Amino acid sequence: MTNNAYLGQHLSDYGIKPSYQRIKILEFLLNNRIHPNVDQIYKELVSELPTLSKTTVYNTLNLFIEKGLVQMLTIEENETRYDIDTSVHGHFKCNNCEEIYDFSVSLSTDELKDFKIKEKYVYFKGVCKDCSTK
Amino acid sequence: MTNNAYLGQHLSDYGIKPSYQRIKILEFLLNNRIHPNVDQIYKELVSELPTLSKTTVYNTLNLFIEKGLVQMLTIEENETRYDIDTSVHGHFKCNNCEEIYDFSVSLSTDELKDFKIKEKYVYFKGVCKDCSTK
DNA sequence: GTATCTGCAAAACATTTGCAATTCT
DNA sequence: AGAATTGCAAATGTTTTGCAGATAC
Repeated sequence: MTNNAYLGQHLSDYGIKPSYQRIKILEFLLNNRIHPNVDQIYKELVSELPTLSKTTVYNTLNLFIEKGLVQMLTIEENETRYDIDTSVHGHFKCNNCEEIYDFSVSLSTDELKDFKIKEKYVYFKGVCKDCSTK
Repeated sequence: MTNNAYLGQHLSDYGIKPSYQRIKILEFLLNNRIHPNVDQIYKELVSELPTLSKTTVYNTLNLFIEKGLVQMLTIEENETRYDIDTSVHGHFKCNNCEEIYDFSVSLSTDELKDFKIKEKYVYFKGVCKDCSTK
């Protein structure tokens, strides 16, 4: 299903030249909807691509963002997370288990009439259902 | 109006022992609603408090956050901004002039029923009214 | 063969930490 | 004096940059 030909085509559709590293990073993002940080992506892929460097992961993610393939989440102060789902939706971060949950959100604002809104981010923090009931 | 006695009382109300540096930082935040970063606060105050260090600015802001006197904004990837207004409201960042505007927001979510939501952040990015019409 | 991509090492920043000096009561 | 606060210098951690070697078309 997520074979290399399909993934390569997906990259091309966004104006990104497919490379082995880029395909593997895209594949990871599609198969692991965990809003990963760079370290998680790197650690997971380096066993399969032993020569992979973090620089390449950074380069690739910055390219993906620039081309609109992923969105950058700044829900944490100290590190960036990445989301392959570029639709407008909320992110809830559990301060206990650190997990990030997606949720749909409807926003209304009449104040920004003459502003050109290009990106919308909604971040909630607290304690998730699992952690509250334990 | 924002005299030292008043500011000191304000800090005490939040369980923070007033010191000269803390009062000056609070005063700056109250008089400059610009969602400043650490550098802006430091640079503005160092002329008045020549021995001030950035460490103290960091220490003070972390204390203010811990005590609920200010909220931390992660609207930018590379630096933290601080808001003396702790009410839930949206922040719009103009990608052109870099200014951050406040706006009120109404959020509806039925998905997070059993989640304990403690903090809510709404960040929009784009081009502000001033920059669009120029 | 020329462009692009990759990855190492170093640099660049923002933020935190250890600790000694200072300040406050 | 004793406890808290300040501030310097060094450490930490994330992300970027310079550049040389590898890869692709």
